[in-house]
Order: sequence, then structure tokens, then C-alpha cells
Amino acid sequence: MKLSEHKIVEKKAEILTAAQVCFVEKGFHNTTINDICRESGMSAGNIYRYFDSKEMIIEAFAMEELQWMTTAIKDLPSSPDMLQAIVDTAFWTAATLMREGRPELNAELFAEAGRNPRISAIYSKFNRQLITEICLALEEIENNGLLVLRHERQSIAMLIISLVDGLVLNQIINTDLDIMTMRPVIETMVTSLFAKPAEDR
Amino acid sequence: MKLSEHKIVEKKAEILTAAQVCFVEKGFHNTTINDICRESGMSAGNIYRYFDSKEMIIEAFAMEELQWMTTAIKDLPSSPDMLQAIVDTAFWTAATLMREGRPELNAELFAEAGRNPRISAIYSKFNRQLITEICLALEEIENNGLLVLRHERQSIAMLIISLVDGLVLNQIINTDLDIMTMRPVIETMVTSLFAKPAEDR
DNA sequence: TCATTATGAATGATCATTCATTCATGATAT
DNA sequence: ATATCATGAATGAATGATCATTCATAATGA
Repeated sequence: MKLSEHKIVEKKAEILTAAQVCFVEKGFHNTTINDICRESGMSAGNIYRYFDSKEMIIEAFAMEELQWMTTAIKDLPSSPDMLQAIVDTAFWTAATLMREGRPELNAELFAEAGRNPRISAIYSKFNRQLITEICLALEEIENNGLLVLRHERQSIAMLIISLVDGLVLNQIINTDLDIMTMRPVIETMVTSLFAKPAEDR
Repeated sequence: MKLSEHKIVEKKAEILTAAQVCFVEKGFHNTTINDICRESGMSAGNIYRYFDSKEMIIEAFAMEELQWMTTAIKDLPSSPDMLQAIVDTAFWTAATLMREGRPELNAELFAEAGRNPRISAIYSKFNRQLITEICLALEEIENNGLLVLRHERQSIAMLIISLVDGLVLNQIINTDLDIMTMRPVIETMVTSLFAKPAEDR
């Protein structure tokens, strides 16, 4: 009996979940197909029915992981206090990315992007989306006139993204880096990028 | 004729330089000993006279790369304008780490630290040194009384480090990220962590 | 029964590591 | 000065392990 499209997606997801567990502890390249077999309870041959190669598993995984990040931003609420919304989202994103082996996966993705053009392309695409999204939010801030941006929208967006990425990755080597206690500092730094219309620069 | 201690160090350095070239383009795990042979013009057997294993080459390389970072900070000048010195050093460090395949190597190091306890230990050690060094500079700022820290010393140090790391790594996936145009934003963010004594918080 | 899914041993490639051998150079003896 | 030796440096083919991938076969179920 042929599997429905839906069931196929489910199977793939199952494999990717197993792969993720392996990737966290061994990284992309030290994870073997057999590791993924063990973790998913599937045979090697069967995994190859759903993915053409190990490479494709890594790619699909990267897509999924990065997709997560952009959807997280997508519902950046269009609240009256847009600045607070940005700070909250940045903080929440960092906090979420710091749980459950996520920092390790992020490091793996950066490293892979550095040498694998396909992963790099995927990452770039999502990153551009992310920047665009943040810029839109910044535009909204400018338009409502309560605050002035002290720098270019693009630059501000990149800096916020970098700050979050940096915090997440540093968690790997500094396990007692507690994001909660960082909140006030993050708030100060992000807020400093804006000024009241009167004072300007 | 036995090689002098000095010559041995030189040989090792030669191998590490070749390894670095390979690591940039293929990462630690896709680099083979033969790649390093080709790049260094040495035979496999000979390389094993200087390093016990590929693992040890990676470790030695990590040491060297991280050492660089701490020495860069070590001569954080004890200038009258300590705040400016910190901003300058952060900026200069980021700018330097963004050249010549360094972002790729940094990503590789983070990824490796996430799964290899020996690399993680090395990285943690250097990171602690870095934080200590920055905290000392912050203490000096507090002592001379011209500025007040708006947050804990440790937190400020970690945030600055994270910001720099994040910028460096984002360079990998955003090749038109130009650190020069980021300078004013970095300056704003770092400066925001301090206040004049009068206003305080 | 037959179409499809699943298995897992077999295949072939790649690699880290080893080791028998060669090479280079300085010391020693004539 | 020349020939011989000794020592450690360097080579690169061979070894053995590990893996991604394939495929002949079995299970499943409509």
C-alpha cells in the first residue's frame, strides 16, 4: 500500500528528529547513518528511501532549524510599544535557542555554512528574510514618530541578530552564562539604538 | 642529526600553518592527513613524528588560535579614556577576526567545542581569561570615577564578547556585512553600558 | 497475489595510522 | 681529504577500520 504524501512527510520528520539528536552530540560529520538508524529504529536501506543521501538529511535539517527562527520573528507583534516588542522578541529568541542542544546545532550550522555552499545559500536566504522582517518593524517605529533610529535600519537589524547569535554560541563554552541575568543588559544595549525625537543624535 | 627543540617547534608550526589552510576550506573533519601532506609538502609518516594524531593537530591549532585572542586583549591600553579603549579594542578584534577565513575557523571551533570536551576545556579556559581581563578594565573605569557601570562587570564583559563573536560569525553567511559601517552602532551599544555618575540608573 | 515498504548484509571507497625502507648529514677513522 | 659509519629524519605503500550506499530478500497488507 503506497504511503500517502502526508505519511511520507511524517516519516521524514521522524528521521530528522532522530538525526537532530545525533547531530547535537556528534555533529554532522561524526554522525553515521547507523547512528540515525539506531536512534530512529529504522534500517539504513529504509532511510535511503526517504532521503537520497546523508547530505540531503543535513540540508533538510538545516532548512527546518532555520525556518523555525524566521517564523519565530514573523509574529513580531505590532504592539503600540514596538521597541519593547523588539527587545522581548530578541530576548525570547535567545532564550529559546539556548535550550536543549540548540547552541550546538547553531554552531554546527555556522561551521557547515562556512564550507558547504548549499548550506550557506540556505542560511543566507533565511538571514535576509530575518533582516527584512526586523527592518519592517524598525520602519514602523520610525513612522509612529515616538522614537528616532540612531543608525541605519540594516545596521541595527544586523547588530541585534549578531548579539543574539553571539549569546547563543557563547553558551556552549560558558555553561553558566545565564540568559535571564543578561536581560537588563540586552535591554540597555538594544534601547540605546533609539533616541527621543527631540535629542536625536 | 637530532633536531633542536627550536627546530621542532618550527616544524610543528609549519604543519599547523598548512592545517589551517585546509581547515578553512574543509573544516576539521573533512580535512584528511593527506590534505595536510599536500599543503605542507611533508609525508604522512613525517607528520606523525610531530603530532601523535589528527586529534592533536586540531587541539594544537585551537590553542594557537585562541591564544591569539587573549594576547590581543592583554595589551588593552590603560589609557585615560578607558571606555574608548574598550570600544576600540572590541572593534579592532572583530575587524581582525573577520579577515582571511578566520570566521570559518571560529565557527569550526565553536562547533568542535560543542562535542569535544578537550576543545571545550581549552576554549573555556581562554574565555575565562578574556572575561577577567575585560573585568579588570571595567574596574579601572569604575575606580577613576568618571563613569558608572550600569550593570554587573561580568555581564557587561560577556555581552561585549558575544557581540564580537556574533558579528564575526555572521560574516560567514552575510558576506556583505561590512564591519567598518558597523562601527558607530557598536560604539553606541557599548557606550550605553555606562552612565555619568550624576544620572546613574 | 502483487505492489510497496522495510531489512541488513555486502560492497567499495575513504582515511587515519603504521612501518619497512631510504635519505641526509655529521662524526670518526684512515 | 676521503671513505665509512651511525643516527635520526623523511617517505609512501600497506593495513585495518569505518562508513555511505546498494541490493537481494523478506515482511506487510489490501
